[in-house]
Amino acid sequence: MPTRRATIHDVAAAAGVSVATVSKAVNGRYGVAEGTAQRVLAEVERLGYASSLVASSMRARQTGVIGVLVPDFEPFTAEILKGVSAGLAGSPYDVLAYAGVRHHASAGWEKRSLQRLSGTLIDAAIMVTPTVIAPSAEIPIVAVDPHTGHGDLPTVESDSFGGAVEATRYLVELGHRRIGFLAGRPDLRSAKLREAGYRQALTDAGIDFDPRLVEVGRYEPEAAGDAARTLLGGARPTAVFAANDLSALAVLGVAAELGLRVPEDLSVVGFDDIPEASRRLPALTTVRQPMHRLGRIAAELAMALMAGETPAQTSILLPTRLVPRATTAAVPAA
Amino acid sequence: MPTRRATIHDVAAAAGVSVATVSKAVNGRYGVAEGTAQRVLAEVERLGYASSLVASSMRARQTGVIGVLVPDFEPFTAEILKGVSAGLAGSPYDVLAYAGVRHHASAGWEKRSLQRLSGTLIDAAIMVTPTVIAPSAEIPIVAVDPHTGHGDLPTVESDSFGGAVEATRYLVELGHRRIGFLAGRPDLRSAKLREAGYRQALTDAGIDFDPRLVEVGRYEPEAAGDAARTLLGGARPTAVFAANDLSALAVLGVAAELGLRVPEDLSVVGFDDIPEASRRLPALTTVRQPMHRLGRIAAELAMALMAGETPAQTSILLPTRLVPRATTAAVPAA
DNA sequence: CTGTTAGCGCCTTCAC
DNA sequence: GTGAAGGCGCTAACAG
Repeated sequence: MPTRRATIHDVAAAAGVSVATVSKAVNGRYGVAEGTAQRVLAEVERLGYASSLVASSMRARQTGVIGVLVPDFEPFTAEILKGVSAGLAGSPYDVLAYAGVRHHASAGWEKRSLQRLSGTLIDAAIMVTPTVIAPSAEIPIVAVDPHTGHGDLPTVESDSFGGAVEATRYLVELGHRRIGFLAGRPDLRSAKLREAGYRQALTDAGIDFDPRLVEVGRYEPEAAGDAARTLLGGARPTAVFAANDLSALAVLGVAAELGLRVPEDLSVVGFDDIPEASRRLPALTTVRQPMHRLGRIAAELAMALMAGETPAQTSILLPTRLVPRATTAAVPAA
Repeated sequence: MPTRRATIHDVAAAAGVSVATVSKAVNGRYGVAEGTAQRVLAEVERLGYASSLVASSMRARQTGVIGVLVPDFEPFTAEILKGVSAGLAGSPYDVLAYAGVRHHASAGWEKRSLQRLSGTLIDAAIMVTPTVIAPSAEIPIVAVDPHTGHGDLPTVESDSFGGAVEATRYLVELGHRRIGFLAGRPDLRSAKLREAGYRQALTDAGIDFDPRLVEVGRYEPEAAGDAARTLLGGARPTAVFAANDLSALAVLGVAAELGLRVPEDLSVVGFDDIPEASRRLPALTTVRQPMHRLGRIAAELAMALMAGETPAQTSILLPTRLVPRATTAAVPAA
């Protein structure tokens, strides 16, 4: 029992032919005698040979692998990944997801990751929440929920502005007037749009914007917790709209610390609808972002691009939907 | 603006040195003059160069990348992936997840995937729900929830037997006597253990095992639906324990088709606690498998193995826990 | 300290 | 129909 993995040489030696012949037989190229091919394939089976993705990608133009580049595997990206996988079902493509954890703190992780894999390991790339993008002409690239204005890149994202308007309006309809906002990272597109939607809904309702009701949580659990403490510390709002679910969960944590009952004393709305939002008790009211569809459509877009098509729609905006659950209620009687 | 990605040659030419020097400078090897290194690094920055993972992995022994091989990206594997990512946080390892979608129907997908990546693209592999395993001596391998008896492979899995006993006993305590079982794939270890747990709990309760109350759903939504139809068609049970959540969701779908109310007419319990289980209404009562921890511990085990340690514990069994939700109730008065 | 040499495993010409 | 040779981008030895 060989402990080393079989290479094309092993197969060639076992079948008594040259490596070139093995390569042709395996890839079904023209110019190999029927009998020879049979013999080679039998050895391939026996030795458990499969061409090294690494080696073949250095020579071959195509690998049949689509890359999904993410900053990290967390709830949001995991949902996208499931969608991509579903979109590729039945296609001849494998999926390779790469999280450049080592550098994802530094800006430009996506450029590094892309550069590392792009040497033809993958035939196309789907980048999730990229911040800066150098459109490489090498392979098709699709951006999902880009953090900056999507340059010329085909993009799939959901309606942050509309979702934020809907969430805020819902709180207004519940009678809330003092509605806090826990903002995301000021440099991110989605964060800015959600804040804009919040302000728009306030304006629509004739409520003056109060800067003291806005704190920045940067989409990070810890920073969000600090921001929430500030927000809930003084003359606190009766409701908080958080720019994403992770931040909303932080708000709930702080509320518990402070002995505030949710939703009796405080209503909370998030954004994304990550699995953790519905799993906890009370379940989080949030704006559902169709993460699964985001991934699926990105996969379809990538396949179209690879096929050389030029889709009319290369900038796709998917609708969001408010999912009322248990963390929101009418404003307590004053 | 160069449209082609920069290679080490481009950097070398730009900096006026040889490719070897660039390689050394980039990798911080000993033996490069300070000034030269500075100049090279400046060019690296300017050209946006990053070494090709593909090319370097062909020469170098280590890549700093841990591979997670999954049959597909679905709820279970996505949770594992999040756990692995968490376990690797702060470590110097990147994560590469690979779904051999093209062949995951065929047995031995894991062998193929491993063979393809193992040419040193990854320093260690975590295989999720592998069926057959050829222990390669090349890199450390950890199995998560293996489908067959774990050979000599380091393994992390959860207590299928105990969880099944607990789930069934819970139904018994609710007064159910006619408890159906929707089985998984007969060839899989976890499936067998769950069935064994079901039967054990029946025996403990002094309830005779009735083969007519058992159908095989193979863990596939469609097959599970058919099995559920059979199960609920004739003299139906008052409760069904499904071998995993996907199957349980199929049971709920069929129950709805048949106009059965859950939990009033029928109680349903699943296994896994995938996000979809708690997201739906009524929320599914299920046995929670600590998927996140499964992944995290697998990552830690892999790192220990890579460090050359030989962990005392290489076969780890994590406890499961029943999560009562809204799909179970006391047996309806007859 | 720096450049040259020799492959890693595979696929693609191009002779034979 | 088959094999030998070259090279993808990179790094580890060894020379200079």
